[in-house]
Amino acid sequence: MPRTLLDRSDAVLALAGVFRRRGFEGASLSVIQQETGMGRGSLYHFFPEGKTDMGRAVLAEVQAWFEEQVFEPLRASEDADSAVVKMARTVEEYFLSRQRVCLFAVMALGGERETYAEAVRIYFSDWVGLLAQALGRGGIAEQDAADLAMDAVATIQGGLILARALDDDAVVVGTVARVERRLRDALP
Amino acid sequence: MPRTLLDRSDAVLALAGVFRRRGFEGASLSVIQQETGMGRGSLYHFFPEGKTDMGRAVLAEVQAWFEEQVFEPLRASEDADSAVVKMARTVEEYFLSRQRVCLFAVMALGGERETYAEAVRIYFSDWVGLLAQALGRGGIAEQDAADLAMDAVATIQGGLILARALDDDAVVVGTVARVERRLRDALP
DNA sequence: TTGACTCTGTACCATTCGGTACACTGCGCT
DNA sequence: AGCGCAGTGTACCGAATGGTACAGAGTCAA
Repeated sequence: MPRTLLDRSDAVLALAGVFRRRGFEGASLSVIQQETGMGRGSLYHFFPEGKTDMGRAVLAEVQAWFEEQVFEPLRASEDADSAVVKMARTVEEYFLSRQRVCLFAVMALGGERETYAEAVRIYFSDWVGLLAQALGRGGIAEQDAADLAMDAVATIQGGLILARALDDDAVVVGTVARVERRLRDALP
Repeated sequence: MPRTLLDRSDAVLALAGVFRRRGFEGASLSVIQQETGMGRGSLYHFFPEGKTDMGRAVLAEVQAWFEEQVFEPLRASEDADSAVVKMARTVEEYFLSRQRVCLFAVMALGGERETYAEAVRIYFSDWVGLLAQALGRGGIAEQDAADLAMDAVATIQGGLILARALDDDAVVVGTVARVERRLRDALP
């Protein structure tokens, strides 16, 4: 009876919300139907391989967002200091508006880890690698830049866990602010 | 026919292993039976409320371990510097020998979050709070100590996620070492 | 107007889920 | 010897799982 209420990219966004709220395994098909308002028909129309496909699509969407909003600016940065500032602002806003959940972390800790292992690996190594390169271009020695970048990403991810555990947005804000300061202080 | 192969605390340890390997929701009762070698009878004998009980018991075991090996030493510490060193060593060894997984983080990100929210909150706020107090006693101003402690725990947790994502124990070792250095450098 | 195509809801499938019931085993106690 | 009870395996339960089949509904081009 109804027609095209959602296109595939709307569906992906809605799914991301469900996965953030309930975790990947906690999001059963009936929960997904209920919370997205989509029936099984639509779901399997857009994601023919079912839940696995939905997971892939959601991770790809997040990866694409980071590629555009975080990774590319990092890649293109001339000035490491302002690149760090921009990354901090972007990332903070992203996670605050997404229930303080990184879906790659969810997948990394969940039961379907192996299915998405490659995507997870790429996301994190891109992030760490590109941040390290930006810091290196800013005049930090290669090994130091790599260490700093790894710690920065780790602290942000851990900050998200703590924010969730303590149910407090301020943990995200504080953590990101201190990561930003730590990186800028290291810059010559 | 057989008798008492495992007592309850062996069962808890075995369950913790399964949950680390497959996540909480990924560990179905049949997987649990298979991987622990215990039948449903034994499982429900030790954990009358079923899976929820198993989750509670496993978290309580981890909490008790940290209480004894990490929190109490932090509480009793006279010398902040050596307290930091000890914490780093203990925590590194713990997570390296446990598939680099913090079960509290798993529960914090999983679908059963609400069931264990209180235990998760207590674990993380204990850890951060006691570390902050130890740093404070070491001569760091209260707010700085709180920030440092929060970042330290966050970085370790994030380091675990990265170690898992990149499938590399060295990430744990490196992250913990740098957290240790960061804390010691802040001490007067 | 017709037909092809995209999207959707519903009914259904086999399998697995978490959980229960219960009979049995063997130890420790008296 | 006999009882009680902690621990165990097995068969079973209804409900929920992920997935399929399929017939409609609406849109568009010809």
